Amino acid sequence: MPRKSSDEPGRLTGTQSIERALLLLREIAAHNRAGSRLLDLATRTSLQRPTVHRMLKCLAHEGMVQQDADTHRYYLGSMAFELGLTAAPRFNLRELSHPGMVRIAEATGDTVFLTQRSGPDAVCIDRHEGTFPIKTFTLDVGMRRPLGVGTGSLAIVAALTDEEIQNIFNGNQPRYEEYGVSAVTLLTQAKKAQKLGYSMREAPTLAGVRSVGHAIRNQAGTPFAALSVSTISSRMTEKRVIEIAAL
Amino acid sequence: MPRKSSDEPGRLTGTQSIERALLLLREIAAHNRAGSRLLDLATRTSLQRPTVHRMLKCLAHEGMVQQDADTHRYYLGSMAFELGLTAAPRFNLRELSHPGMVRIAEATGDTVFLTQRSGPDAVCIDRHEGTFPIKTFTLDVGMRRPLGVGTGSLAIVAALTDEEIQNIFNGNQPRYEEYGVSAVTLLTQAKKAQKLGYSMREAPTLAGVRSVGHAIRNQAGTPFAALSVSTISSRMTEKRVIEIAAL
DNA sequence: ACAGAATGTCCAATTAACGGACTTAAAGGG
DNA sequence: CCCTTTAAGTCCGTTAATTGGACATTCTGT
Repeated sequence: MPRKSSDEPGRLTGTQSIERALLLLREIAAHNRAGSRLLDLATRTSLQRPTVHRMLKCLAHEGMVQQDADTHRYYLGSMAFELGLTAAPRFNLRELSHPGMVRIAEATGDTVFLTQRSGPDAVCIDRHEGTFPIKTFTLDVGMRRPLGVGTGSLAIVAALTDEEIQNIFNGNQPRYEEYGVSAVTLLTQAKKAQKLGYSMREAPTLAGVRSVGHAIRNQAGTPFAALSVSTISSRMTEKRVIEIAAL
Repeated sequence: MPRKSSDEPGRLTGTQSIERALLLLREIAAHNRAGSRLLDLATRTSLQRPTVHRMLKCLAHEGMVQQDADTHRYYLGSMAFELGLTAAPRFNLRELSHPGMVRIAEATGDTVFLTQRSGPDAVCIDRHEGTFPIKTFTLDVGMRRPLGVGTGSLAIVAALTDEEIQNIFNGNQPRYEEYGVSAVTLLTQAKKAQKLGYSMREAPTLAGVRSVGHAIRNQAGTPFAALSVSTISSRMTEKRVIEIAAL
C-alpha cells in the first residue's frame, strides 16, 4: 500500500494523474520567479522523481510549462499564459474592485493588493500603487502562496468557519515552513483577526512594515478574496474597514 | 485494440490522461465565449463521454474549469486565469510588440492584432484599436482557433516548412469544418502568402473586410507569432510589411 | 405527462501509469 | 584535472488507476 495516508474522504476517483499534474502546476506557479528544479518539485509535492519528470516532460511538450535549457529549471509555459488570457473575460473581480482600490490608494497613499482564494492557496491578482514615496511591494501580481501567508490571505482564512480553517492549516502545514511561519501562530493571528473583523500584522521579513486586510464575501457569504494595504508605519486602521465595506 | 490509429511516431508515453486533460482544456478555451457542453467536448476531442466527464469533474474540482450550474456548460476556471497572471511576466511579447502595434495602428488607422502560435492552434494575445471610425473586431483577445483560420494565423502557417504545414493541416482537418474552411483552400492561400511574403484575405464571414498579416520569427528563424491588420477596404498592403519588418 | 436527449454514475477488464533501480550529465572540491 | 557528489533523465516489470460499455438520472421541449 503505497498511499501512506487516506487523506480526505471525499476523494474523487479515476483522476490521480490529472490531480498530480495540477498539483505540479500550482507548485511551479508558487515559485515562478526563481523557477523550480525537478528534485524540489518532487519533494514539495511528495511525488516520486520519475513520476514528476514524466509529467513535466508531457506538460512541457504541450507548452504548459517550459524548462530553461541551461539551468534545467521549470517555469510556467506559454499555454498557461494563453489560457489565462482566454479565461480573463469571465473573471471581472479585478475590474469590479479597481475603483475601490483606487479610492483606498488615494485615501491612504499606500499600495493596495487584491488577493483571491484558489483552493488551499491565495493568489495576488491585482495591485495599485499609492502616492506615498516609500512603497512597500510585498506582493507581485500572480504570486501564489499557501492560505494564511500574507495579510489578505489571512483575512480570507479568518472569515472562514473554524472547521475549514483547521482543514486548510492541516493540509498546508508542511508548506508553511518555507515561509517561516507555523500553523499555530497563524491560528492565533486568525483568531485575533476574527475578533477585529480585519487582519493585521507586521511583515515578518521587513521590519517596520505593517499591513491590514479585509475579506470580500460573495452573495452566499463565503469569503473568496481580500483587499489589503501595506504601510511603513501604523497609521489608520479603522478607516480602511469602512472603505472596504463600500464594495 | 481501442487505439484506431497509431498517430505520430514520436508519441511520449506514460501521460495519456494528462494529454487528454490538456486537449480538453484547449478545446474548452477555443469555445470559451459560448461555453462547451459535455457531448460537444467528447465529439470534438474524440474521447468517450464518461472519460470526458470524469476529467472535467476533476478539472472543475481544482478550479481549472467551471461549470455553469444552470446550463451545465463548461468554461475555463479561475485557476486558469490565475496561472496566466503568474506566467505573464515571462511572456513579454505583448510589451515588446506594443510600440510596433501602436505605430501601425496610427499609420493605418485600423485595428492591429497580435497572434501567437500555440501548438496546433493560434491565440490572439493582444489588440490595438485604430482611429478609423469603422472598426472591424474580427478577433477578441484570448481567442483560440486552429492554425490557418484567421489572417495572422495563416501568416504563421505560411512561414513554416511545407512538411510542418502538411502535418498541421492533417491534424486540424476535422476542426476546420466548424470554421467554414477546408484544408485545401487554406493550402492554396498559404502558398499565395509564401509568394507575397505576407498573408492577405477577405474575411469569410463579413463581406468587404480584408486583412493583412505578417509572421514574426524568433532568433532561430521559426515563426511563432504574427501581426495582422483588418480594414474595410483594400488600402495599403505594402507599407505594413515594412512597418512590421522594423520589429 | 411523455419522449428524446442530455448529464451523471458504476464497476469489471485492461492498459496506462507508477516507481525502484539504473545510467548519464553536470556541479563542486581537493 | 580528476574524482566525488548531486541532480537529471531513462528503463521496464508490476499493479493499481483509468477506461469505457451499460445503466440511472435529470433536464428540455412539445
